[in-house]
Amino acid sequence: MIRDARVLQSQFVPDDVEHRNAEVNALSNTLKPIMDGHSGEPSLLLGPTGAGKTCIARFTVERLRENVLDIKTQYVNCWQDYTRFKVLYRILEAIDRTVDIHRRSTPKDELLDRVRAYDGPQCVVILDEVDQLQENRVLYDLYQLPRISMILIANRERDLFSLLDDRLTSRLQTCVRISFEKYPLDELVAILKARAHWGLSEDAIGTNELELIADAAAGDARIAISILRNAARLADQCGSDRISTDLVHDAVPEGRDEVRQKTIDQLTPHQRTLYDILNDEGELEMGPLYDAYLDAVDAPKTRRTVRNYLSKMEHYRLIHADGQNRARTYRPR
DNA sequence: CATCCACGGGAATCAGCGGTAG
DNA sequence: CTACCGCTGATTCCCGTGGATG
Repeated sequence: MIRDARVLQSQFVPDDVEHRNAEVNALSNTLKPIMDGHSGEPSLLLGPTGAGKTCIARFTVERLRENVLDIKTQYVNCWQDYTRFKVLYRILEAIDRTVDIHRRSTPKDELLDRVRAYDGPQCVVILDEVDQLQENRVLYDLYQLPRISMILIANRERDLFSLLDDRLTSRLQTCVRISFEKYPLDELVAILKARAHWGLSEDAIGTNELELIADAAAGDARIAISILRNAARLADQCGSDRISTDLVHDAVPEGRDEVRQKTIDQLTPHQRTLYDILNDEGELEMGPLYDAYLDAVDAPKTRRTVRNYLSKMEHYRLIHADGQNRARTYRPR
């Protein structure tokens, strides 16, 4: 039933993209100077999750590679690599300048110096989920380096700009913005059809079922593909060579929760305890939350460590924090 | 206004791991 | 094989900051 599982991964970049030509062209234009050996204009891709921002960025960069002989590219997901160190390190990876770099022994600005000193071919860096960056200074560091082109990806413009200081805001204010909307139903169906065509055996799923998936995904291609993948897996398990309507229904909840569940599963027992407390109690301040935590575990970590956990879980969008300093409260999402 | 106290950055410390000299 | 070294990620210690509280 499953012919090519890679195609059913949402991060798979297809050879051809459906319905996003305007966005591809706009992004290509910002990168055009690279063909003449200059750096591209910085661009900012905005839109809800699953609207194709990451996919289009990778696709466009990939196409650029086909046209430019010598070019370096790097994709950085700031959700995972959210410190300045990691972002710079990933860029050095792309331009082969990582030798001898160690967190302790390397002075902080050694990394930036190396990126600055780089004089090889143009390098395109995709910074996905930039609003998750903890140290936005790195954007300032990278801005207008002659051999680095940046493609920034974020959900909402104000999430991004709220983190930035004035000088960076005014600089990025002028960069090219490309907005992505949620996929309408028919486009989502077309995307699913293409994935099913390449990833599944012939006639494994009908148009009705694809529409059902697209509808449940509510414009989010990532969820849609996740549901399709789950449905295919379920069909495989029960030895069926066709994905029925019932199977789709079964696959919807899993597909929707998959991303969240994956991050919850990654939590350590202590983190999980905090997460459960918030889910049971609702909104809490640090005091009561820490008390509940003390009651719930054997060898409690310190308050400072708990703060680290909480900020990490907020980072992963598992919980929500409002207010600052003493007024801060935590609540489940 | 004085005091309180959580926040979060940074340095120090700890614990586990892999490599290696003896 | 063992002792030791260097590295890393996790945790803790320290502390300046700033809103809340009375």
